[in-house]
Amino acid sequence: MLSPYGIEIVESCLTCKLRADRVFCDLPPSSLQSFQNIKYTTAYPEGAVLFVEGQEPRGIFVVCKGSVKLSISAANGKTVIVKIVEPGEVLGLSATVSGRPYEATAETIDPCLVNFVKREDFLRFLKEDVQVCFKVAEQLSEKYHNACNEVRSLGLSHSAAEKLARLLLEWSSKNGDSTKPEVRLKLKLTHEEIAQMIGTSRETVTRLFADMKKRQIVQSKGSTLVIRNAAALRGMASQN
Amino acid sequence: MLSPYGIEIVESCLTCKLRADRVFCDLPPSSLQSFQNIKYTTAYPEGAVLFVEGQEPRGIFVVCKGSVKLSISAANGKTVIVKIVEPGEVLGLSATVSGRPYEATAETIDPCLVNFVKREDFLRFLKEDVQVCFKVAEQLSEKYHNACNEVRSLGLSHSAAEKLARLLLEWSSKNGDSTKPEVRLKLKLTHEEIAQMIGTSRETVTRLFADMKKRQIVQSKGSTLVIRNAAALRGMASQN
DNA sequence: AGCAGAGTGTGATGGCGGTCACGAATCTAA
DNA sequence: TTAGATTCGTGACCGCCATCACACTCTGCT
Repeated sequence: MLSPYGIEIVESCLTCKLRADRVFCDLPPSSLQSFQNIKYTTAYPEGAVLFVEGQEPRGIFVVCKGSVKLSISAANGKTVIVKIVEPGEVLGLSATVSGRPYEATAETIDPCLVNFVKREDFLRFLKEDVQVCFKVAEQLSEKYHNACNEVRSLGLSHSAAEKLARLLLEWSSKNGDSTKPEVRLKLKLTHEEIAQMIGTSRETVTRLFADMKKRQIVQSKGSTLVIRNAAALRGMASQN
Repeated sequence: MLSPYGIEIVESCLTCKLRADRVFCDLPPSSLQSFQNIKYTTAYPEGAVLFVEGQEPRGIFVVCKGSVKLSISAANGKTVIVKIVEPGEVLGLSATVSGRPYEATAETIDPCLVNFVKREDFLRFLKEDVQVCFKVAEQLSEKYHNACNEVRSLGLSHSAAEKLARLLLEWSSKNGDSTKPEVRLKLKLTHEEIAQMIGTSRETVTRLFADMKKRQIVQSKGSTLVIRNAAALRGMASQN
């Protein structure tokens, strides 16, 4: 079955091939069945907004496929991208648990498959099962951890170059091919968005990339970025 | 009974007069009794380090009395103060739940009374009681919320002035005397530490204070700061 | 093909704030 | 009281990067 946006819809969490080690998906069958009963599966196109910073929490969103941009913005229009959420992660968890407004805005950056659970259903689900509740606590810890990294990156660095280097290293470590000396990255974000991730301006990002190309540290073909000299990047990232 | 550092030790959580609405203390008597059995109460002097960023998680610390400085630091020696923790809050929760190293360093800034619970005991305690587990999830949400605010403050502002104004407003709103036009604050932190909270240099903080005094926005007597013109502060904080 | 519209490259300019350097003031300990 | 250590106040300098302005390149679209 094909959804409107060319994604294959997964009917049941119990038989889902995507599961693997996704944090929220490896529950015992009985819990998974309860989850199955309260979730709504939806497909979204690129650019869809799941929720907006400041909204009352409607519930949680589990990303099954695709990636979602989480951003925080200020009165003056400036925006910080907090995280790019990958499949298996949960969105709106903290807001849903605590009842506070959503902390950030979630927008899909490619076609996505998402499971939604209404707040009341989710809270009931939590309180019925310690195991689930503990999983949630773990996920929240994870989120806190990420936020701390964000604080570190924003607060402890100086040159924008440093932050960009760090970001590239993070991305390349996620793409796991540490066997090869050269890592290839598909850049899904524009310079503008990268700038928002590291708290600088678009022009600076462009200039930094130009500089790195000149110094043979990276190299780009279309939207693919090749890291030729990871050591140099680490040098830029670590200090000064 | 007096502890080494002049703090009255509270023997039992069940009869503790400090409890009130402290998040972690208002459990049903049965849970509180279990907690009572696994906690160790300790008094610390000013400047004691409860744990250090990067350490394996030994367990959680509940602050009963006094305040604790939570900071994150970088290789280059720079430090960001993430939060000043007040009584009733829990430290090391995220690390203890997830098993990751502590995110930050915790250091007392005055004599403190602290309950410690070993990781294994705490995890058992959690898994025995959904209610407790849910409370922990709430606390973690709270922490995540704070971290997000930190990100907002570090990432979305430009002038250091803006950040300082925001910090002062936050402090004055915590000191609650919103009835009076003038708010008095006891500054427990040095300029250096304030600088670390807003991600700037000590000299800048000093200069900003000097400027604010000149403009009649604040006024200081010893370690007491009087806010004479909160409106102007809000103006500085909001935009620009 | 050809035209938006988004995204990218690059120069010029100016200001914020980091850093250094030192002296004044306040606190702490014998 | 005096010595020493923190903390605070302030000037001088200068580098990073935000901002503005505009040209160029690459999409997709009809």
